[in-house]
Amino acid sequence: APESPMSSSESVKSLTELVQQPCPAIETSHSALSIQELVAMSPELDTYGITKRVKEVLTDNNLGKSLYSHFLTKIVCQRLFGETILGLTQGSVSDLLARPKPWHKLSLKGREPFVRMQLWLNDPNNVEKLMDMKRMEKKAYMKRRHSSVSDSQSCESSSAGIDYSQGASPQPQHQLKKPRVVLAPEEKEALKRAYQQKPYPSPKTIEELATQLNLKTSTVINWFHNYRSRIRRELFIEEIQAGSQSQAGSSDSPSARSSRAAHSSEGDSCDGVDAEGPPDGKPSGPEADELSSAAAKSQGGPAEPAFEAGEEALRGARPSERAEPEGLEDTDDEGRLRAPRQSSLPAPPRPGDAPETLPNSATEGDASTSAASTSVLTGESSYKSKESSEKISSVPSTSSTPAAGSQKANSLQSLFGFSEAASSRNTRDSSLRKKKAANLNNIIHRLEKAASREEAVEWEF
DNA sequence: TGAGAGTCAATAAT
DNA sequence: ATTATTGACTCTCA
Repeated sequence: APESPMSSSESVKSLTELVQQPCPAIETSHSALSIQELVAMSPELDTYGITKRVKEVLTDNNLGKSLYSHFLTKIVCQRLFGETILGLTQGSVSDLLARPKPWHKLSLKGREPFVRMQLWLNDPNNVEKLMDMKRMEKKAYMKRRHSSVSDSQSCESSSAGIDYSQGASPQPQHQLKKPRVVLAPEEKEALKRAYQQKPYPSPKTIEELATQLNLKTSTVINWFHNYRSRIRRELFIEEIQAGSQSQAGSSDSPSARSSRAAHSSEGDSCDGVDAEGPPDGKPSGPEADELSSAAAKSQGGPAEPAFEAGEEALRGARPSERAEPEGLEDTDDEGRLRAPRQSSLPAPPRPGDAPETLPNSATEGDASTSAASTSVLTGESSYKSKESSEKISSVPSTSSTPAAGSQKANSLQSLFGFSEAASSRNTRDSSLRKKKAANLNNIIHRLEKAASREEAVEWEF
């Protein structure tokens, strides 16, 4: 059943498209392509799919749920991955993996991490490399700890009273270390309300909000910036998921719209959001208008939109003030926040876990991986074979000398060329299957050997 | 100036 | 111990 014959044609298609990619800058100089170059000529990547696969590999390592999953579990943490592979901090990586933006919405810069991820996924030794890093880190850590322990022995007693023990750096940090603002829930609520009223508040409104909430103006400004862009992203992922879902051809495809990500728990509603038109200016779109006007209307005194917005937002936030819903209108506003969520959601479209339907390269991973391990253990770059079947060669050929080009070709292929593998795979080859299985056993055997020989470090059972 | 995109980094939450 | 969240920064761009 889990066969998808069409996928092969899919990938073939993408392959051909790929091939036709014009290849901009390929100059004959030595070094490999900079990522930027790669990014520049990268075909469209499935960011969502990429993050999904990365997460898989990072956690339980999908190398076939079977056999060696025993000892290959929880290979690496995203921190390490992020820092070494992507050059990003843990938080950024977490965010990126959880809420990837669609390729076409990404800037060149923003695409970079995804290209890196794709490259990494295509790297046969990816996991091993990471584990190596981890090992090294651990070693370093141990060392450090050792030395510090011995130190602390002597310091132990001296550290009574007040100690400036680590006079090294963090002494003069009285208050220069700004204590990071944390907005109270009520404050967030208020800001969200304000946002619903007016996603792009005027300086005046911002000023007002700041004053009334007793926040710095810059905080309010930042909050709006952040909220807007985060809301936008939320929409993206919804879009993606809706897309992948509807693709299955369920009956209610047309709706798609309603699925509010909404973790009902919080007031985190991004409700007003719909009134968004990022690419095309005109924030004053119909919907935005509708929102604000509606609010205004309900209030009665629609004179000053800005002022209004602030006022209203606050009113909600002030626990003490809770004047309350005499006005049905008011209720309406409130209701908008939580009512719909509950009632209209028979089928909870959880944003988190995606019903998967990733078009290409589902199986691809395991194929390449097995090949990979082989090469690793054998010491030969076996994945050449994969490469040799290159039909894509036309891409790199563009103008470069063969030698210089080959490097680039490599990276290009690793980036773009995952389709051949796919196509060959789908050919229901039971024989191939068996071969693979045999190979796997072999690999496992060797891995175990290798593992026992080495410090048993990384194999967390 | 101000918007959006990417990130960082402190700190919350698991 | 990791991962998730989020206010603030840094860059571009217009």
